[in-house]
Amino acid sequence: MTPTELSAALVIILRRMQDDGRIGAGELPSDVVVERPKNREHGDWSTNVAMQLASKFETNPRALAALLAAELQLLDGVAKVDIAGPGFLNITFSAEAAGELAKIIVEAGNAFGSSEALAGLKINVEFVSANPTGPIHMGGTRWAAVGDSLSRILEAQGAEVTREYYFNDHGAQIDRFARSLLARAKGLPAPEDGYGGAYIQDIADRVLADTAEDILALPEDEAQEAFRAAGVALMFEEIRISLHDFGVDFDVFFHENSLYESKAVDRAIARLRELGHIFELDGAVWLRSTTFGDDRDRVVIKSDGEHAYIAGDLAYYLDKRERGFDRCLYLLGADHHGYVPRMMALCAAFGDEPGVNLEILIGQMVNLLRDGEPVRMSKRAGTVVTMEDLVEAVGVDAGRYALARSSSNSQLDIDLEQLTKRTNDNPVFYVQYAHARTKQVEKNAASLGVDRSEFEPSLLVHPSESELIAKLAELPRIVASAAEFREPHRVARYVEEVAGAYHRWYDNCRVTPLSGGPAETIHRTRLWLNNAAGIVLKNSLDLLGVSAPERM
RNA sequence: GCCCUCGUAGCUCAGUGGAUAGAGCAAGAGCCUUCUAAUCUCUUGGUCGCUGGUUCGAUUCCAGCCGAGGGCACCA
Repeated sequence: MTPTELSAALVIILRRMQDDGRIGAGELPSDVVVERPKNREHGDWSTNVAMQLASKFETNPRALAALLAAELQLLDGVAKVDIAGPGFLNITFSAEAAGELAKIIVEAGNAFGSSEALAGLKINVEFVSANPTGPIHMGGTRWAAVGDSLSRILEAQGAEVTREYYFNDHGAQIDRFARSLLARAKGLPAPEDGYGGAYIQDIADRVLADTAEDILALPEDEAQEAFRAAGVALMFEEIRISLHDFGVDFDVFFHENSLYESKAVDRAIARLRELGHIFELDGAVWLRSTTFGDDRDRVVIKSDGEHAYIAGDLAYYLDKRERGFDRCLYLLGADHHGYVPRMMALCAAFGDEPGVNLEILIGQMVNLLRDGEPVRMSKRAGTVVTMEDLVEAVGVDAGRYALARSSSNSQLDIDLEQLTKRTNDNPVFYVQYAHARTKQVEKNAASLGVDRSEFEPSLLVHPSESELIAKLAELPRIVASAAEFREPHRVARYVEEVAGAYHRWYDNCRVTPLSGGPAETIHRTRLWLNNAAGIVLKNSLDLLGVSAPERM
């Protein structure tokens, strides 16, 4: 019996009670929340369903709870059902029923925690999407960690996920980048509106070295074009490698320029014109986004004939939908939140449902600290701290974990000093250590002849044992909610709790017999639980893109 | 002025209407002849920014205010 099964059983009981008239008609919830109560005296699992549904069925919570309790008593594995307070149902499993979970997990292996809840859904997750004008800064790095983890979580729910990077290789920013490269190659200072930072010199030098002809001898505009093409390609490659080294591999790098080359932009505008959402004013072409809640209409083609940035967005969104994505997730930094209304408006203008077909997540800023002081200097970029700086300072695992363990709605302060410590104030080591312990125990067990030839879950009665089992049981629910709310940090918080429960269990319950004693049923049974914990830790860390070492 | 996010322990942060608000760190005290002491045990620590509202019940939902950060282009 797992909490998931208990939840399903409650729904069935409610439906049956409705069928034979013990409660009135009315819509039943598809899912009943079953929680682990904070207070151990409140049983193994608890639900507030009676309080939530009582008024709907014109009864009082305790009376409904009593009806449910009588039915729950009859379930296999339920040892005790209490009604507490205003109408909580507190359910206690028998040790045997609870312990069965260890075997379920071991047999499920890396599939434990996954489901097919989102099967058949095609989801496009677009993140990072930093301009190829410099290294990836911390905002992009946060989304690299969180976006990749979110993608893994959605995949674990059965969705077909495409990780996509929108590569902005068109427009004025790129021109500035090209002018900066050219200026630096000539030994001139960076243009007023250009890019500084040592990496500009690196790229400029490499462009010169990689090109056979003498670019600097070309006319100004041709030279700039040569630097643009070669510089963007080099920067692109560098970004791709940084991301790969960070454990993030994109399925699609989508080049903005391709939308113009393929005339997709013109087609998207034509489509909106057919739908009646385009008008002309003052020589410019506008999208009437105010129809869909934007606070002002938006210029799509400027009066000088150039496309505004949103023209690319229109075509890009349409392209995603035409590629068959049911959901298009955009993961943007806080400095882009002002785009949300116009993006939602363009979604609606195409006849789609904002917030469903197009969904935008906003990530707040990340501040790096060292000894409480903000870190501002970066060797290469000069003014911003980059993904590579973070990796160099703390490594990939600690970096990804720190970025993924808190809500992206909150600004985040990361202390580099803390992350480099190999102690408990660095949560990623706490969790990885727990996993390494499960592996070490497994190895010791094998050498002492403890195997999984027996499984007697009724022996798993120590309090730390039932705590651990209950915690392991929550993984499927945690993954489902992390996917539903697009919040990978739920997995990180959860895995820390699992690690804590495992360490406490390890401290109390031995898998291998003391000093050469005989291996008994209890030891063999505990080996199942040990391995189950290892699987849950591993599966959770996988979802975060953090390694699960076998020894540390 | 308008918009978005945030405000919870000394610090970094969990907690999407429930029971006595949690974790780690920091501070203090313990446990290594026994599977990894990067572990574990115990102690200290709170006006959940403020004021109202909604209800059986609000840290959670709503409104206003205060504070922090970020945005408000025919820039990209």
